Amino acid sequence: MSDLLERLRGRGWRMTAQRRVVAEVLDGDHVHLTADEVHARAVAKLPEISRATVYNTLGELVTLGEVLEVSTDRRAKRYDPNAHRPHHHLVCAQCGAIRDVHPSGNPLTDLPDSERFGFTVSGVEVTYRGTCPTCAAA
Amino acid sequence: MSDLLERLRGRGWRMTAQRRVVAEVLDGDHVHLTADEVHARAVAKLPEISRATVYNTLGELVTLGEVLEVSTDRRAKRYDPNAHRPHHHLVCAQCGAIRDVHPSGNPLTDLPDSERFGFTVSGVEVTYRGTCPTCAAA
DNA sequence: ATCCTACAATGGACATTGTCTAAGTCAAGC
DNA sequence: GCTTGACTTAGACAATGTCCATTGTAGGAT
Repeated sequence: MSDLLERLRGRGWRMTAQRRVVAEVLDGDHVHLTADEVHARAVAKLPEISRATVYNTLGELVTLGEVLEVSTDRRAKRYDPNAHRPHHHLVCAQCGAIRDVHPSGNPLTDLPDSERFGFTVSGVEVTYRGTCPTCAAA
Repeated sequence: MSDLLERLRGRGWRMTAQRRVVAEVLDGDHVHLTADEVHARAVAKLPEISRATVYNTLGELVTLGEVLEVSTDRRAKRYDPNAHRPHHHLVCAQCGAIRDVHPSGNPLTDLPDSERFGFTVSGVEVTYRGTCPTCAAA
């Protein structure tokens, strides 16, 4: 993720302690934090960071294409730093655990013209739902 | 949708004016109303219906499997009465218009075992994103 | 190194969406 | 036509997210 900071700086992003902390919190694989979780972890590193700043920064990272918004449940949006490797999500219906998955095939090609209603289709999100091993054992 | 009312009555659902109105509002194809929109249309037919009742009734219809919850944007949940014909959604990124679509192929079979992480996968939601003809023309 | 200034952060009010509760109301069976 | 338990209501509350006026500061200019 450290290259993220470099990329952003190269795009003229003004670097602040708050932004750095938010970017650090988002580092990793299978990371899907809500804005509030990001805020909580950011506060641990930088106690005076405000909620608004976390929301603003997350929004900017999404706009810049460095982070994806995911809403697997219908509560808070989650933020996925793995934006450069297209993937979909597998969600446990019971505990909410999320894994990144890479299906074979391309769902875009599965949508015939007759089902496009004149739309220009540019993307697709796929969410698989099921039960994770831990919840299945319990 | 009138058979819906019959089905529900057969399941021991107590029939009230409020529930009837909510069911009527949800009738149709390509209907994807938010709870508030349902409430607004219900009020037009039955002015004293309360917000809580609309939420309760929608929740019950979802539990009974007669209506699906859809969250295509990250704002309010939408309610799709077309629960008995499996389908996915195509959403305009600009105006939010939603169409029901029926892709060929089954995305479930596109998820290899190696990408299931031990989960028991039971379902999948697909959301196509693009631009509708109206917005493309503007 | 210091100053300037535009951009960023802050905190708190506000908005939206959804849930809960206590009290009143009514559908359906007797 | 009663009774009863399920349904409805209004409004308080909760969770998530947005906005705005003020204060602070990163980074270029001097």
